[in-house]
This record gives sequence, C-alpha cells and structure tokens, in this order.
Amino acid sequence: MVIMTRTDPPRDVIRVAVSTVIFSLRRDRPGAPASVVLPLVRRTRNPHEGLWALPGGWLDATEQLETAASRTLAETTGLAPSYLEQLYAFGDVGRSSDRVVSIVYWALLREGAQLPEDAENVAWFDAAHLPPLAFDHNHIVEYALWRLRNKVGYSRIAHGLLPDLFTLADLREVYEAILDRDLDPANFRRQVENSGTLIPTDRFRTGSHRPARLYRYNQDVELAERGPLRDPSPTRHQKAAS
Amino acid sequence: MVIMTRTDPPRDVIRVAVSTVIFSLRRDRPGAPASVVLPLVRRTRNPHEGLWALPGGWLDATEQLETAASRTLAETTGLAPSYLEQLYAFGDVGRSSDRVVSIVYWALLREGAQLPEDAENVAWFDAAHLPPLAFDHNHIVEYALWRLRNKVGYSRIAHGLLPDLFTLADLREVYEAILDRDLDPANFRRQVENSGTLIPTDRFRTGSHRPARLYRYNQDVELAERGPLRDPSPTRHQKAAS
DNA sequence: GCAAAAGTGTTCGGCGTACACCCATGA
DNA sequence: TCATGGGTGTACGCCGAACACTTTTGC
Repeated sequence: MVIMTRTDPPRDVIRVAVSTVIFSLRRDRPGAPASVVLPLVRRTRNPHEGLWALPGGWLDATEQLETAASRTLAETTGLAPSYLEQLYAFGDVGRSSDRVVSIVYWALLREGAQLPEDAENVAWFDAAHLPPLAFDHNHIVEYALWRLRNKVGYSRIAHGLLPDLFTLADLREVYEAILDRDLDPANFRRQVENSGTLIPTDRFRTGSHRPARLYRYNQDVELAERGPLRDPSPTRHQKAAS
Repeated sequence: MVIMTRTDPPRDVIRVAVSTVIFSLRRDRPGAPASVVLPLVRRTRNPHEGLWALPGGWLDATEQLETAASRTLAETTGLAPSYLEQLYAFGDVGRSSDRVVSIVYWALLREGAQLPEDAENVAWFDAAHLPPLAFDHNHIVEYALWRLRNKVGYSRIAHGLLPDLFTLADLREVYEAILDRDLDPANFRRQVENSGTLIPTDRFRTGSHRPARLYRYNQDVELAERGPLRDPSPTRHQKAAS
C-alpha cells in the first residue's frame, strides 16, 4: 500500500502515477455562452495539501494505463468519458519531492455532466481562470487545452462534448467555446454537413424562433486519432482478410 | 517461466524505461533515391535475446526523461539528434514479462550519420522493411513513422534530416522519401520559398547540369512543436502569483 | 408586423495541383 | 547540340471567409 512506502522511498525508486485532464462544457444559464470547465480535487495529504490538483493516483502494477485513467475519472466524476486519449508523460526530476513519472490522459465529458451528490473535495473550474494548482498541474492543463484547441481544428472531437441529439448551433457553440472566437453560422453549417459525420433526424428543437433540426453523431466515424493503434487483434480489415 | 539473473522484482514494482526511435536517411549510392532508416540494437540478454530492438534503457531516478533519451542515442550512434520529441508512453500489462512502462522518444539525425567504428550489435535498418523486433517495438516504430509522416505535412521537421547546406532538390527528396510519393519540383519550390524558413546562400552545388543554389535553414524558426512548453520552472502565471 | 435564429446563395481570394516553358551547365 | 535538372509562368479547381438574402417561428 502507498502509505507504507511513504516513510522512506529509496533514492532509486521511480513511481508511476496516472492523472487525467477532464474537459466538459458549462453554461451559467440555458442560452448563455458555454465555457470549458474541468473537475479538480483538493489535496488532503502532505505535498501541496489544500491545493487543487488533477484527479489521479498511483498506477497499479496489474492495471492498464488507460484503465487507470478511466478509474480516476469514474472515482471523481462518476461518469464515463466520451473520449479518452493519452496526453503526455511528465517526468521532470524537480516536479515532485520524490521521483514521479505521471502518465497524463485527457478526456471529454458530454455537456451537462453532474458530479455525484456525495462528492467531497471535488469541484468544477473554468479552464481559462484556474487558481495555482499543485505540482506542475497548471502547466499540464495549459498543454491539454492547447491540444484540445488544436485537435478541434482537424478532427470531429467537438462531438464528444455534446449529448446524443444536438442542433448545429449547439455544435457551433462548442467550437466557439473552445476556440474562443465567433464562427459564421452559414459557413459552419456547410463544413460539417460536408464532413459526413452528422446524421440529420426528423426531430426539431422548438422553443424560440424558428425550430432547429436535431442531428445525431455518425458512430461509424471515429472522433479522432487517439494514438497508436489500439487492440492489435481483430480489426475490420483483418477480419475481412481471414 | 522467465529466468531472471537479477533477483526477482516484487510483483507490485513498476519499472520505467526510455527508448528512442531514431530516423535518418540513407542512399545506396549518391544520387539514388533516399530511404528512411533507423538504428536498432541486438538484445544480448534474456527477454527476446538475439532479437533486434529499439535503443533504450532504464530511467535513472535522477535523470530527466529527455536526457535519458539523448543518452541512449549517444551510446548507440555517438551523435546528437537534430530533433527530439516524446512519442508516447507504452505501458500495457502484457508487453513485457514484468511490468515496464516505456517512455518512447523519437529523433532525427542529419543525413550521412555514421555509426561509431566500434559499434557492436548495432545496425541500420530500412524503416519500411523491418524484421520482427523484440517486445512491441514493431508497433512502436509504425506509430513513430505515422507521426513522422503526419508532422512532415504541417511543420518544417524535414530540415532535421539534412545537413547545414542543401539544395531544394535535397529537401524535396526528403519529403519524397518520407511520404513515399513524388512531388512537383516547381510547386515544391514555391511552397518552401513562401514558408520563410529557408535562407538562400550565394553558393551553388555544381557537378551535374545546371548548378543548384544552396540554402541554409532559418534557425529562428522552430522545426516543430515538440510538446508541452519546455522549462516549466517559472511560468508567467506563477511568477505573477508569487 | 417585428425580431431573431435557421437555413440558402453568391462572390472573392488564397493555395495546392498540373503542366508548359525557359535557363544553364556537362558531356 | 543535346540531355537533364534548375527555375519561372500560368491556368484551373477547391475551399474557407464574408456577406446578402430568404424562411420560419415566438411574441
């Protein structure tokens, strides 16, 4: 157990942690512009006690990296991510008092995710206005935001922040919140329509002005490249060849 | 069962390794088309003994990740890379007999790099035709190649494979070797000229037909984004807060 | 009817591609 | 003078940006 080794980790021991930067969207009130938020946990133990930090924990020797990331996510938010990707391995000598290599993941949650009722020491923060965090976590979040903004430009990642049914305005507002600038509704419509990732439904969202058509995400299309090919066993291509 | 010459590591111990995929270019003879090559080392110890593997080693507890990558590179090739970037952290439970998390880097060497005379158990391999490698190293090289091909499309990374002075044809051949397709010399010229990354010199390469102007790389421009902003010590935000 | 968002049409400029063409050198 | 690669000019097509315009609802 962890507490045991805490007394005196030998000088040559390197420990492996897994943390996750979890992005979601929140609006102050319905109709208000959305902003990017992420959950942080308050540290209750020795290094940086009292500061907010990324959710994470020690990697178990029998646990896959991605499983560890999902676990920390479930433990803090109680929800499953719509997207999960490795971000970077942070391992600078000076980033903690003893030597820790953190494999950091980043994840997306669909808009409207709620923290469990009994969540203690967990809270949502506006990604653009973070307090000083524990360790190098400000640095890590900045990099995750950079990756998010980057990836939104060449992938369909933004869908990971939306519920199953959404309007084109919903989707556009996701892009606007991430990129922090306004987009032309007319051009935006054509771009996503031509991308082949949206399935129009017969349903409309009513309530204000002209009703907007609801769309569904085309599950056949991957949200984005998530890193090295997963599961080298049976892909569609290999199945067809056999 | 695996025979360990060392005392068996406890079941809950996770060890951290650093490996590097090092790309360079080689031509069978001057003027011949270039191909992407990488150095591999033959394993002389127990797991996968005799198989070729990526150069690497255990991370020292007092050693920065990137330093460890550079060290393995120097130990095998005796040369300094022109580019070095973290690729991915591979940590699947089944990838080794005991639990190893490998922080893998990828690097570029300028064309013409020579292995040291006394190099034993090290050899260059054509990246497109690798034998079965130790562990998941075939998988890792494939991913590094994907990243290389990708990055060549939106960054100036290809310069990292060339010497200080080069012709536009040299540079074009780098792209052609990486992308494995021919490029229009006329259009290629305009694209790189407009990118502002090349400094024309007054020198020409003579020897065959019309002499070609030699160019130099503009050092003011970074080859590419290499990951999280380096030097995490004093960020603007933390300075202001203190 | 009016405001406002949904949705369509049109124009313009940049940029990548294709390709014709001229230039300079070695043999 | 010819072959060959260096280097220039030009036309086409696509796509993103800008923006005018029509449609459909709530009030």
